[in-house]
Amino acid sequence: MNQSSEQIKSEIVEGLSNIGQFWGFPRGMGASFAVLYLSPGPLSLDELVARTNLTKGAVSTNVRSLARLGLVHGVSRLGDRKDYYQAETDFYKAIRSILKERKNHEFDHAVSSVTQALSKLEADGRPADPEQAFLVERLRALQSFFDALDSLTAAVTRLESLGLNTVQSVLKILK
Amino acid sequence: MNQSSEQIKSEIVEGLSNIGQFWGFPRGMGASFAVLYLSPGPLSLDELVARTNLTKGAVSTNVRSLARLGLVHGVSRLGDRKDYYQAETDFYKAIRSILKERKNHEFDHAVSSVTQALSKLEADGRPADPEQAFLVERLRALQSFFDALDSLTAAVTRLESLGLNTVQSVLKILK
DNA sequence: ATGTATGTATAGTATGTACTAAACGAATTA
DNA sequence: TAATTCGTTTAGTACATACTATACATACAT
Repeated sequence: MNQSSEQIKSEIVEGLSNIGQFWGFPRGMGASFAVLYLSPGPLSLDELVARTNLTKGAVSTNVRSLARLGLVHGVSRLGDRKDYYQAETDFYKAIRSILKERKNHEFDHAVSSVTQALSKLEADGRPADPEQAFLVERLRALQSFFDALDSLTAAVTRLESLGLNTVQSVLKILK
Repeated sequence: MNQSSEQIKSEIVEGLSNIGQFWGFPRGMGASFAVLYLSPGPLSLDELVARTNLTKGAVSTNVRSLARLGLVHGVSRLGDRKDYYQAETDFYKAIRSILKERKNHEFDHAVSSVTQALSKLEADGRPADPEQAFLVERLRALQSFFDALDSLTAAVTRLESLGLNTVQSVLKILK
């Protein structure tokens, strides 16, 4: 592998790290994924350590996070104690699993707090207080927005194949 | 405004702050937006300070960031030096402007670095090196993924109305 | 012009977090 | 059992950043 290829690789690694960081993932996680993605075969933890310039501990946690997100998969070789990892190459699949993983945190909590607030406010019939009526109105709008987002992500994660076809037909709708 | 309404409001404020933080925005930014969103009329900076328990400087910068993103709008009242702010209530519009704002950063940089890398690699005809051929293949896949994302966000931001209708027709495609 | 009200910019602080270094555990081999 | 290899865990560190406190700038008022 000549030098310019190595240069190119590190540029890509850096770029993906930045994107990852931008979307709230640790830099090292992006770097680990990028290295795996640009590698023809699975890599061991030590190989990742060598190519990312991170310590073993860092790579270990990063790679496990990636696996939890479905962005990398562990492969085991018979007669070899080492764990090997390879990148998921289907980005749409990866996006789906990230969505699935991310949805169940702050978002759901906020959704339920809005729902609870609404049912509490609507419990005492028609509110005489106009400001309270306003609050109900805003909360309803918030709720329907959350609902839309929810069914959107649900639909996406439910799809078994989110390939170019689906993406392109969506694009057609969006003119 | 009775006590339970105030309680409800602060819960929502906290919830939206958390969501905001989760997506990479400062907590105070989420809080400022939430306070504005739950207020019937525009609020001055000092009113925001009072209701967010932040300092004037923090609210000032947060609110300006929100305005830059299109999530709040400043309104000026004649004969009043104060600046007033109100929340954008069309969330889809807000998402569009966030997308538009966010796109032009790390993402575009990574895209162009991939493009440059590819043209550099493809410059010298068919590569004899099989590993280099593999690299080209992976970079091409990356590029087409970026392209899809790019046209998707472009389509979304180009839409003047991203209402329930559009969302629902998209949902229909996604079965 | 002097003082007051309002928003912004700057310096310092605090907090969260991703990383390093090193100890630990578990599994394999000698 | 001891030694080695591999992955994980933990304590500490470095760094980014969002905030506070305060000084500053500008516009209006008296």
